[in-house]
Amino acid sequence: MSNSAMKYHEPSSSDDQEKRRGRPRSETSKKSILNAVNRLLLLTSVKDLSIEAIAKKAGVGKTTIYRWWPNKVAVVLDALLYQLGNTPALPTSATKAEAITNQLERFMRLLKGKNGKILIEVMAEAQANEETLTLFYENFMLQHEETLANLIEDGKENGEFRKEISTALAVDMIYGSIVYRLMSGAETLDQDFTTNLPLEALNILQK
Amino acid sequence: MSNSAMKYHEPSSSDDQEKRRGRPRSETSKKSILNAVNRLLLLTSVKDLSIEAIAKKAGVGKTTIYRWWPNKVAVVLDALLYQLGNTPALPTSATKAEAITNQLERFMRLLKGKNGKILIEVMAEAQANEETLTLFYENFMLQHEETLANLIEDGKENGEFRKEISTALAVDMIYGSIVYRLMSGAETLDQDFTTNLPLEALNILQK
Amino acid sequence: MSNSAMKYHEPSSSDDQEKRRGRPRSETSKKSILNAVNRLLLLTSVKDLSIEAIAKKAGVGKTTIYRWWPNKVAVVLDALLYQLGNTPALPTSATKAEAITNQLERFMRLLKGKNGKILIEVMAEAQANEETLTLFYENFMLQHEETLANLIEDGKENGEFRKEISTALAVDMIYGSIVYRLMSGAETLDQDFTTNLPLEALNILQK
Amino acid sequence: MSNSAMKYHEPSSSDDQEKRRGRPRSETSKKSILNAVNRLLLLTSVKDLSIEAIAKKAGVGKTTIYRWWPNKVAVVLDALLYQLGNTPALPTSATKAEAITNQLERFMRLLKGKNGKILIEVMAEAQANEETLTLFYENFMLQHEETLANLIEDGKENGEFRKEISTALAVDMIYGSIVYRLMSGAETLDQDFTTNLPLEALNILQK
DNA sequence: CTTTAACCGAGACGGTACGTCGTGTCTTAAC
DNA sequence: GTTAAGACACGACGTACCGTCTCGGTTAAAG
Repeated sequence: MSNSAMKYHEPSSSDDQEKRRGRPRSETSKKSILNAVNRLLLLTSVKDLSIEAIAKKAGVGKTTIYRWWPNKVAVVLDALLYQLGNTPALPTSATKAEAITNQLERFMRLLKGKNGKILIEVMAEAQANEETLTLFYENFMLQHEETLANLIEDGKENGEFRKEISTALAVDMIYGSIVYRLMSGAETLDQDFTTNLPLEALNILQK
Repeated sequence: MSNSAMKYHEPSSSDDQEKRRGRPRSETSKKSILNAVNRLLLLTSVKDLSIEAIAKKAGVGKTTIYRWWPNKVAVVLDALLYQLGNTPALPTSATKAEAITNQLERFMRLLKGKNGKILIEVMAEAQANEETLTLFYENFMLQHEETLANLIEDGKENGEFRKEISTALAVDMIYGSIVYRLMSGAETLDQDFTTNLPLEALNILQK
Repeated sequence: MSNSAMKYHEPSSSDDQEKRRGRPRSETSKKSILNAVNRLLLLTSVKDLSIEAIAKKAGVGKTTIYRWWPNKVAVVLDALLYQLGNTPALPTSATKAEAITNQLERFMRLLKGKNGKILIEVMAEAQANEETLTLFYENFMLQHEETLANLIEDGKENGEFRKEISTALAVDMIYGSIVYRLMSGAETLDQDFTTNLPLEALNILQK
Repeated sequence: MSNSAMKYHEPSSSDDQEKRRGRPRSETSKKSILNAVNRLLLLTSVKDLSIEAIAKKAGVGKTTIYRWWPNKVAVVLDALLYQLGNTPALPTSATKAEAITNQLERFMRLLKGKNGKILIEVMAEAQANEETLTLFYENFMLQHEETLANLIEDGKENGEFRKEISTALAVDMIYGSIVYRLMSGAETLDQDFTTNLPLEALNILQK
C-alpha cells in the first residue's frame, strides 16, 4: 500500500513526459499546506477547519490550495495519508486467520488516538457530497476492504473458512464495527474492543 | 420506541407542576418547523439545509427555531423522529433468534429510501460536536442497541446463544455493518444485504 | 412652565370626568419605568437604549410600556422631563434684557452635564420620524421658544429692542447656537459660551 | 472645498509609495455603492436605510461596504459629499461683508430640498457615537466654519467688524440657526429665512 | 358579591437587520 | 504559469430588538 493512490497527492501523472511550461508546482507549498492541516487538526475539528485558516497557517494563497484540491475534505484526506505515511507490506503469515488478525490489529493501531477521530470526521464530512465520498472511499477504505476480502476469499478456498458466508457482508461487519464504534462517541478504541474484534471476526468466518 | 424520548420534542417536562407564565409555546409553529424540515430534506442534503431556509419555509422566525433547538442537527433529528412516528411494540416471538430477525428487518425497513440517507447525514453532521453526537446517539441509536442487547443477553441465558460472545461487540458489528454500508455510498440497502445480515448475525451468536 | 404639557405623562386628561372601569393605571409601574430610563441613560446612549432593557430594569412587561408610550423617544423625553422636574416661574425682572439673560442662563444650567447630552440625543433620535419630532418640539423646545419670543416682542414694544429684527430668526440664532454647540461634540457648555451668549444675544436685539 | 477630504473616499493615501499587493479596490463597486445610497435616500430616511439594502441595490457584498466604511453614517456622509461634488472656489469679493453673504447663500443653496433633510439626518445619526460625530464634523461642517471664521477675523482686522465679538460664538449662532431651523421640523429653508439670515448675521458683526 | 373591564408580568411569536465568517472566484505584481 | 496577497459577490450564521400576541392573575367599578 502506498498513498500514491491519492489523486491530488502526486503533482505529475506518470506518463506526463512533455515538459510543462512556466513556473513548476512548488513542492514547498504542498508540504507546508499538508503540514498546516495536520497541525491545525490537533486544535480543531475537520468541520471547524477552514481553507482560509490553512492558507494563512501555511503562508500560502487560497488559490494555490484550490488549484490542487477541489475542496477541504480532499486536502484533509491527503494530509491524513501524508501523515500516516507509507505502510510497509505485511509479512506473510502461515494461515489466513493469522493474516486477518494481523491486518485488523494494524488497522486499529493506525486509528489509535487523534487519527481515528480525524478519519471519522473526514468520513462524516465526505457524506455531504457524492464525489467526495467516492474520493474518501477509494483512497482510504477500499484498499483495506480489498485486502481483507482477498484474505477471506483465500481462506474460503483453502478450507480455513466457511464457504457459505458472504465476503462482502463479513467485510462490512468487521470494518463497520470499528467505524461505528468510533462514530458512537468512543474517544478511541479500547483494549477490550481491539482484542475481541479479531477473535469474533474469525468466529464468523471459521469452521 | 417512541419519539417522546427526544429532549426538544416535548414542550413541558413531566414533573412540571408549577404553572408556566407567559405565552405558551406554539404547537403550530413546532409542527410547521418539523414539516418544513422534512419537505426540504426531499430536495437538499442535511449539509445544505440552512436554518434560514427552514424558517422561511415554515413561515417562522429564526429565533423560534433557536429557542427550542440548539442547532441544525437537533432540529433535523427531531424532524426525522417526528416523521418516523411512533413505532408499535414488537409482537412477541417464540425464540430470541426470531425476535432479533424481526427487529433487524424492522430497523432496515425504517431506513429504506430517503430515510436511510438522512439518518446517515444526521449521524455525519453530529460527529463535529460532542454534545450533538450524544443527542443523536441517545435519541436514536441507543434504544435500538438496547433492544438488541437485551435480546442477545436473554438468548445467552436461555441457551440459544453462545455465552462467550461479547454482547456489545455483537451489537457494534450488526448495527455497524448497516451504518457502514450506507456510509460507503450505497444509495440504499439492497435485497442481498437485508436478507443476509440477519442470517449472519445469528451465525455469530448461535450454537 | 410645567411638564404636565407632556402627552403621556399624565394618565388622565383634564376633562376625563367619567370614572374608567377596570384596573387603573399603575403609578408604581410608571415611576419605575421613568426611573429605569434615567438610570440606564447614565450608562448608555439613547440610541443604545432598548425598550427591552427598560422593561427588564423596571421589572415591567414590555406591553406596559407600549400601552402608554408610542416609542422609545417618547419614553425618554418623558423621563427627561420627569427628572428635570417642574421649573418654578421666573421672578419678574426690571427690563426685558435682564429677563432674557435670566431665561438663557436658566436654560443653559438645565443642560449642564449629562442632561444636555441626553437632550441632544433625544432631539437627534426624534429626527427620524415626523410625529416624534413634533412630540419633542412641542413638549420641550416650544415653551422655551415662546417665552423668549414673548420677551423679545415685549422689548420691541417698550423700546428696549430694535423693531426691524425678526423675532423668529433671533430665537433660532440663540437656541440654535446652544443646540449646535452641543451637537458639534462639545461635552458640555463651557464658561466662555455661557457668559458670552446672553451678551451677544442682547447685542443683536438692542439699540 | 473638495470631497477628497473624506477619509474613506480616497483608496490610497498620498504617500503610499510601496506598490500595493493583491487585487486593488474596485472603483466600480465604490461608485455603485455611493450611487445606491443616493438613490435609496430619495425613498427612505437615513434611519431606515440599511447596509443590507445598500448592498442589494448596489449589487455588492455587505463585506465590501464594511471593508471600506466603519458604519452606515460614514457611507451616507461619503455619498452625500460625492453627490454634492466639488464646490468651486468663491469669487473674490470687495468687502468681507459681501463675502460672508455669498458664503451663507451658497451654503443654504446647498441644503435646499432633499439635501438639507439628509444632512440633518446624518448629523442626527452621528450623535450616537463620538467617532462618527467627529467624522461628520470634520468632513463637513468644519470647512464651512473655518471659512466663515476666517472672513470674520479678516473683517475684524480691516475694521469692517466689531473687535469685541467672539468669532466662535458668531459662527455657532449663524450655522446653528440654520441647523436648528432644519431640525425643528422645517421641510426646507424658506425665502424669509434665507434672505434675513445674512442680514442679521452682518448686524451682529458690523459697526 | 359576583361580573366585567382594563390593567399587569411574563414571555413566545414573526420579522428585520446586524456584523462576521467562510466560500470559491478573480485580479494584481512578483518571480 | 505559478505564486502570495487580498478584494470580490454571495450566503448563512447566531444575536438583538422590534412591536404584537397570548397566557394567568390582579384590581376596581358596575351590576
